[in-house]
Amino acid sequence: MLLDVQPDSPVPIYEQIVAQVTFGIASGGLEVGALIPSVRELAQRLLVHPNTVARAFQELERQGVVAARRGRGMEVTPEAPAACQSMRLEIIRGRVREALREAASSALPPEEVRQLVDEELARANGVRNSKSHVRNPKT
Amino acid sequence: MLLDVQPDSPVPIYEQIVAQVTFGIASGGLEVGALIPSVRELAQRLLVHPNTVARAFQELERQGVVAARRGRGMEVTPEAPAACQSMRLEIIRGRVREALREAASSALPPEEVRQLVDEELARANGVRNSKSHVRNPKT
Amino acid sequence: MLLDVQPDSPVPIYEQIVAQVTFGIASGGLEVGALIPSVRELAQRLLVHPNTVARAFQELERQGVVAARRGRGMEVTPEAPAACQSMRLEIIRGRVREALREAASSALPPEEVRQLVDEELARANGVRNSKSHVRNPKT
Amino acid sequence: MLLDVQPDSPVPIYEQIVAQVTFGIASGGLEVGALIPSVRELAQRLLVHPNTVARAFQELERQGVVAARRGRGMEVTPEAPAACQSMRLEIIRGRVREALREAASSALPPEEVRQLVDEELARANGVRNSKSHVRNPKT
DNA sequence: GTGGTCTAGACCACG
DNA sequence: GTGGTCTAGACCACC
Repeated sequence: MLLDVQPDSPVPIYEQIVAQVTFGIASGGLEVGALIPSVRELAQRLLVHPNTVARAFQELERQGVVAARRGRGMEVTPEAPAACQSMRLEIIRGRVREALREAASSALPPEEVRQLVDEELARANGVRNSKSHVRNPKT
Repeated sequence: MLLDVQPDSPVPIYEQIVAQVTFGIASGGLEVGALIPSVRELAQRLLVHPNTVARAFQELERQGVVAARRGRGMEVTPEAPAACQSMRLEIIRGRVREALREAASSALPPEEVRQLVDEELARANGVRNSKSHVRNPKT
Repeated sequence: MLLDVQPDSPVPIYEQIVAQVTFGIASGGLEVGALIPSVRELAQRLLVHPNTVARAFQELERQGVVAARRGRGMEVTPEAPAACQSMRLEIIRGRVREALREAASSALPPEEVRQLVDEELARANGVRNSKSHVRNPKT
Repeated sequence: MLLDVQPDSPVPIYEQIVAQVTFGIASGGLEVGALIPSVRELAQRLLVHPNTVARAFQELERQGVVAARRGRGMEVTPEAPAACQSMRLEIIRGRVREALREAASSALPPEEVRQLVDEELARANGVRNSKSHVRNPKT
């Protein structure tokens, strides 16, 4: 987890970090009571400034999914997994909806949208599973 | 066309306008030689600052899909439709791919991603066509 | 309003700014729809770094009492006055309670606490009204 | 004595401990020549890190109200009671003044400040004495 | 002009 | 070691 941030995305890096940590908790990679990686460690790993990570952590703390343990680090709260799972769904649903809303406004025929989405879905699974039945491996 | 800009999207408004005009040309809503709406008219319609529209037009002119006709306005160029159709595909593909990339990084099971995408796809079509075969009309 | 921040207080400066703006809205000094002073202006007036003011504004926006108007500034929302008035009460109540909790834990006789509070209350009013019936003008 | 530290107060814990010990000496709970609790005992009782207690003791020693007695512990000095009594007054006066200063800057009408202070004063006495003449037991 | 984000690096409180 | 706050100054998007 937490391997990639896209520095040139319009989505702010600190929001990407919030999402990644949320995903990590939702998927069980980060368990209740466990300390999440420290600000400095994560900053080094993601090649961003510690302040940016700290800002993400503050947001996570505000949401109540992690809590600062003074001098030790940030701990996953008991309420976090449930909250993060629903947040994960809503984050992804929001992104997908946004993309499809734009597709709809483009007057591209629904069948073509559908085909394009299927291609990308297969591509994503192909990338994830390293399988080879990707329908449209180009681009 | 050109009915919606999302002021709170992380995507800059001027890019949204560029995309909307591109879509309008791609779909045939704006024909070759037609004058596109003036900066101030469009600004008024979209409730954005004229400078923002002007910047979008500047970008469109740079891409060669519209050209200034002195004293008359901005005109769709002959090369525009073909260019816009492929741009439309690539814009939408890019957005969809980006959304699915995030879904993949979330460790949400592929089946759930698939289901969520299907729901949103149905929703988008439902919204567009005002039909009622949306699977999950809530949320 | 907004004249003083105490840089050496244990209360962070950005929280002091949040409180000051909240007070300004609660007292009617900042009306609904009005633009609050800009980040840069306030930073200059308070002799703090613009980032610190920006952080306070972000917090205020998160609380929903101001909203960013792109390119123009931050505007007081319609819900703000009611919210700020109750927040003002709670902020002050919290501070007073905290001080009195410490007084109670000190085993100082209640009558002496009462007297001390009365002195300071008179002093505060004296300072505010520039009247002269302050009971204990020294210290 | 020494029963409460507020870990989430903006006031550092070690300062709270200094104040608590000062109060203990001022109130006679800790007599001249008495050994104050050891660092590790106090740390355990207050659920804070021993280093934090040690730092508080260091500060108390610097102020001359306790002195290390080799092999035995920290002892209350003869000068301590008088000093602590005046420090106690000044600590509390400072806290109260600070709270009322903020109240004044909030433009909350003085009558309301007065009422709020009275409520909290009654509440504090009620809590301390477990009596029931608290005017506003809620909140 | 506005706010938003980011990097950079300082200092502090706490464990 | 940890997180929290602050200053400093850059760049960006938008009006």
